[in-house]
Amino acid sequence: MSKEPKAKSIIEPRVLKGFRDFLPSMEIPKKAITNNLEKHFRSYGFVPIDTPVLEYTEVLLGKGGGETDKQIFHFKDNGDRDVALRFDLTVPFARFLAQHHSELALPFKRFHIDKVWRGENPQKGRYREFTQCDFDIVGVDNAEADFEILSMMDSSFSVMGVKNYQFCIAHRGLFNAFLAHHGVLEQSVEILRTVDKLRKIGKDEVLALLHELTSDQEKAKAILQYISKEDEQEPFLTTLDRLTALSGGENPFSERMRTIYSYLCNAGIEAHFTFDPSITRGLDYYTGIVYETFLTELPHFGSVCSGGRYNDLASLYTKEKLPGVGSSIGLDRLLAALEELGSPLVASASSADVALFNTDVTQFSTYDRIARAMRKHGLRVSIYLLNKKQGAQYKWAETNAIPFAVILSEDDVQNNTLTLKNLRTREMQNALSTEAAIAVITKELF
RNA sequence: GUGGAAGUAGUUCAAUGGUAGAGCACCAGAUUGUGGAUCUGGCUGUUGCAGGUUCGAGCCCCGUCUUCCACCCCA
Repeated sequence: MSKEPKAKSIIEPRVLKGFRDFLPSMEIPKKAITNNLEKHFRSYGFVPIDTPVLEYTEVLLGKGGGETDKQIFHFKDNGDRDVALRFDLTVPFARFLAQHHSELALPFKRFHIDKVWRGENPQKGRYREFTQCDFDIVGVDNAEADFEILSMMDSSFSVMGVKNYQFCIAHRGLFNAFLAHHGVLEQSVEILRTVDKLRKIGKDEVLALLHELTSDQEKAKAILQYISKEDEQEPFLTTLDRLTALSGGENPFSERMRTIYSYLCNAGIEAHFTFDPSITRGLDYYTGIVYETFLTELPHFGSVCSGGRYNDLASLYTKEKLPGVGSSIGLDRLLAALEELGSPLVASASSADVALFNTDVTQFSTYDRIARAMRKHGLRVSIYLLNKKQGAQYKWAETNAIPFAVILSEDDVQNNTLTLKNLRTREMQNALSTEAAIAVITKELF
């Protein structure tokens, strides 16, 4: 393309807008979190699945329409097929279910931790490539399944080490009952979108927009009354009673919420859950309970874990009735938030427990023998592979946040011992056996 | 996709349209000798990229890319 050959012939290293590299300092905590989550999901009897990154565009767009169309990365493959990158893990899961439900025992509980892609304009905590941690239960539509997902959300945040979060939950069915009661159900999609903005633009703006939508001041006021809580601290059941009354009395949806809340109370985890009727979720496949999760210190970051019940999703691909409920943790957004909060979760990224110094390369096999013995005891041991002076080796260990160094003096080589240094306190212990050193390190670290 | 702001060394920041600089970091050497000190030297830049105006552009103009913000939507 260039007119003249230039002296510089290297290609500029760069990544696409909204896409990112992960350095060890970020990838280590990310892996640690996903490992914890995976163990945690499995403790609930959830199993992992995987689906292709690329699908037929028609499969992914099946129901979405509108906004999803604009956000999805799609193109023609080399065989002229119309293909697209998955923009979430839920829609491919619905396709997966339709294809394999006969091979699965229902109720089926799965989790899926992987990357998804959306062609949105990036902002802080919002990327074009990001990781979702999904967990869903399909084949059952009851309060017990709804509760189990909520319960897992709560324990997931504690397993991840995240503090100060709030789950905001609402019920799409209850809201629709309310809209039907006021004869505005036809406009539910527009109303839902408007209602969702309450947190951002405030009551007055929302009221004006609702008035515009319904052309009826009374109806607009009624909707605003439904979605806003006079008292932020209003108890869950009080909110539920109020909304039930506004919807024309008890119905299956309010009963469902009542049961779910009783389970939350019995489990002793109700404090993290608040009834927020302004939560509606933009995606229109939700039919029951819906929820979003906010970090109390960074509410403007948006939800870091959202989901709900979808009873008809698989019906795009099969006549089989496959109700589901699930939730998705936005790992990259969460990590960005934790970084902004200066959380220790994203600060500790040590590459190893022990740095084995290389002070005399003729002793390399001795180093290797010690390293192998230590690794057998579960320690992470990294031998310094360059033959440099000790200052450089100390610096290398420090940069990699390695807490211990093993150094072999001439005496150590003679006597088959080693010197152990705690790099944080700078304490040294001489003439230790390998076993003794392992004991000291293990005691200090675990 | 639309609108706004920004982009200078690895990093934090300077430089009236007139020769691109400082601290920290990094590298080499000396000194020290089982590291945080000191000394000497060095490097890092086609000022995001590519054009235009000008005798001359980091600075002005156009385009483009990226980041941040708002809309939209969402994890």
